[in-house]
Amino acid sequence: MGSEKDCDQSNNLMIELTQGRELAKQLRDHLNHTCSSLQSGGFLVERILSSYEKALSMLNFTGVYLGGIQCTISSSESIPSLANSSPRSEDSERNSIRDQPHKIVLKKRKAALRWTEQVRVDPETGGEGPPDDCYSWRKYGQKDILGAKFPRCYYRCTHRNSQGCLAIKQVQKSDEDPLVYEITYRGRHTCMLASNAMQPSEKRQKLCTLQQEVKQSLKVKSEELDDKEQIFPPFTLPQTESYIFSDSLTESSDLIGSFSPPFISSSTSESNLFSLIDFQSLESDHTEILSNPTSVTNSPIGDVDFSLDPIEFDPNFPFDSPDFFV
DNA sequence: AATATTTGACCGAC
DNA sequence: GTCGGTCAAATATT
Repeated sequence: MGSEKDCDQSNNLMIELTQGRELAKQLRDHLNHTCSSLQSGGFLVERILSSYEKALSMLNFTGVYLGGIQCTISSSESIPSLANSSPRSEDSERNSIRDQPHKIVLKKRKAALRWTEQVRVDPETGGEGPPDDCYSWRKYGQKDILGAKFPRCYYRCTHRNSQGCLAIKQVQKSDEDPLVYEITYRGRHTCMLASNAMQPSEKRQKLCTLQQEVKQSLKVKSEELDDKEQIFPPFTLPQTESYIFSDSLTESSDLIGSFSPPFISSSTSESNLFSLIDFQSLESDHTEILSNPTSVTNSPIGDVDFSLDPIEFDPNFPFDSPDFFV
C-alpha cells in the first residue's frame, strides 16, 4: 500500500484524466459560443466533464495537482492565483479586499473550500436583488451582521433534499456600494448535471438565456493588474469547473478540494464578471455539512470525497469497473 | 397542494 | 455573555 509504483500509476491516471478534462473544457468553451449548441453538444460535453470531475474527485485531484505533476490548463480558463494570505479575521479580510480590488486571494486550511466574490450588479440590467446564477438556491436564513449595514442572506441549493447537493452560499450587500454583493460560496454542487439530464430543452434554453443575462449584469469595472500580481490570466469562471488550491506551491500533499462555480465560461476578452474572488477553505465546514441529516445518495462527489487526504487514496480502487466511468 | 420565504429560536464557537 | 450560522414553524407565493 502506498508504494512508489502505486503512486506513479495514480499520478499517470491523474494526468490522463486531467488532459481529457481540459480537452472537454476546450470543446465546451467552443460550443458555448452559440446558445443552440448548449442544448445539444453542450450537454454531452457537460456529461463528459462530469465524468472527469467524478474520476478526479475520487482521486482527490480536481484541478491543479501541486505534487509535481504538470497538468494542462486551457487558455480559456483561469485558475485563480495562488497568491498567499496570512490568516486573518473576516473583517480585516474584507478590508484587504477593498484595498486591493481584483486581487484574488487564496487561503488554505484543511478540507472544504470557501470562496468569496464581489459582484457588481448593473443597475439597469441587474435589477433588484443579488445577481442570479445558473443554480437554483433556496433561502434558509438571514442575519444582521455586526458592523454591516445590510443583513447577510443564507442560501442552500434547492436540490439539497432531492439530490443531496450540499452547496450553499451567503449573499451580503456591500457597505460602501449597494450595487456590490459579496457572495460567499461553500460546498460543491453535485446537482446541476444530474438535474440537467432530466430537464426539457426549454429549460436548457432558459439556462442559456440566463447565462447571457448574467454576463450582462455581473460586469464589473475592469482594471489591469500589475504583472506581478497577475499570476494567472484574468479570472473567468467556467460553468462546471473544478479547482484545487493550496496557499503554497511547495505544499504538494495538501490538496484541499474541488469546487464547481456556477458561472459562465468565457474565453473572450469581455469584462470580467468578478472583480475579486477570495478562496478560503474552512475546516469546520466539513463536519458542518456532513452533519446534515440528508444523506448524499446520488453522487460520490462531494465534500466527503474531496476532503480525503491523498494518502488515503486506495490504489486498488476498481477503476476498471464498467460502472466507474459513467 | 407544493414550493419558497420570512423570522425568531436555537446551537456551537469564542 | 456575543456572534454567526442553521433550523423550522408560520406565512407567502405559485
